[in-house]
Amino acid sequence: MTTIYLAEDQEMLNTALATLLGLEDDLEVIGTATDGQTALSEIISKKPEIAILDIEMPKLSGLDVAEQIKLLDPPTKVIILTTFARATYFEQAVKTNVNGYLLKDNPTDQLVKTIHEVLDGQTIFSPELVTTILSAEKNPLTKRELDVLKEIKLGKNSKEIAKSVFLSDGTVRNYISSILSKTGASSRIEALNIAEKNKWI
Amino acid sequence: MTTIYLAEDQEMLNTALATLLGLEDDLEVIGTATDGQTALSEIISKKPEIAILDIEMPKLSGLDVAEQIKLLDPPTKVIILTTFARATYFEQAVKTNVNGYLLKDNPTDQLVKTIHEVLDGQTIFSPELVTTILSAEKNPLTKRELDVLKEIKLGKNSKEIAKSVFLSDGTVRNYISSILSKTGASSRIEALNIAEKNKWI
DNA sequence: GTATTGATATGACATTTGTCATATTGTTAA
DNA sequence: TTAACAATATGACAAATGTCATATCAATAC
Repeated sequence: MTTIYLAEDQEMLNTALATLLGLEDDLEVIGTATDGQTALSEIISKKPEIAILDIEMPKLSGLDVAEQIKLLDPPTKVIILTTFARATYFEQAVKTNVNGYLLKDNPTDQLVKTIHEVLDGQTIFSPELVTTILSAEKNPLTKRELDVLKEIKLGKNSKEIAKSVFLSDGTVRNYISSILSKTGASSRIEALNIAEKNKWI
Repeated sequence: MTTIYLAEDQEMLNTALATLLGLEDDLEVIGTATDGQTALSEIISKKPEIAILDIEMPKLSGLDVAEQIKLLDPPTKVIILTTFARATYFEQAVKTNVNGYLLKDNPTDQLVKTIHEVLDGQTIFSPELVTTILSAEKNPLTKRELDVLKEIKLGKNSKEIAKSVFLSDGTVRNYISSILSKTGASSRIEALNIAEKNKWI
């Protein structure tokens, strides 16, 4: 019997998957959570063989939970289960050495299959995910430009951004100018839209 | 045996729910779709007793599907199943006379229960939904202000907005000024953030 | 039957935003 | 080891943004 822990913040999917996986005759769901903090502490104490983690959860993201698990090194194998084919998520997951990364855009069969493959020692990434990542526009922005863009997203003006990131007002405006020319946008909002569409932030 | 049609664009939830509902001994899932258009035509031809519809789906939203169903008047009862406690969605659903409105923030039991209650002739709305709607900030913006705000969201500048909504540049700027003062924001982006948080757009 | 509000407009003004030229320093790839 | 690039800065300028006062007209609420 393979023990499974499931962390997914959307109740409907959480309960549906818990029931379905429980129906498989070699799998046993030994716990579920709807937030990352609960998930992490329960995974540490219960040491399931497999942890299935959503990324966007309250308190602690699935990626943070995965990182902690891998640091503390319990025997648990991690499968990330998410809606998002976001490059940064994917990269972080790879860095954390997760055992699988599956998109919710797959039927439940695929999840069951992935669980078995991961148990088998394989590392599994959704093929659509890889395609999406490869076909996405490469992010042309530097780290500092991204910092500034994230501040823009909060609705701050140049002076406020300057304070937050410890730069002069003029430098911030230069960065924004550079962001606009690199993205081809002609205003902050347009730049935000482009960056979000391409999943740079 | 009650016949059910399920429209949900996220494969994982779609397949999970289809399997789970199929396990109930009085329910039979006679079809599923991952987009609104397919759902509508199949519901019309198959005439299920219950249609469970997600709102945000490709091609046609669940609310549009519900409206069409109610206009054509097949015997099908409609349950909206969505993540979003958005006031506009809710209002539209009420106007369309759907038979149930359930949030995905509920366990699957609740969905099964709702199906039975709806079959029983009741009209069911998620209690959390009603709470959320009632506690949400009331939208202080006028129709035209909302039109302008939607244009802002696209990243347009005042002149472009003026062209799109057939107003003078100055009027657009007045509207924006009014939006800012009503929302307490001090820039377009901040106003957008506030409006989105409160689900006004 | 008057007061309020929404939709629309203008002009004037201060502030913010975005552009450009130019400069220094440190890191990195060829 | 030089060229390119990232990070940072300044000053000057044009354009866009936001504010305010003021006005008209229609609809609506009291």
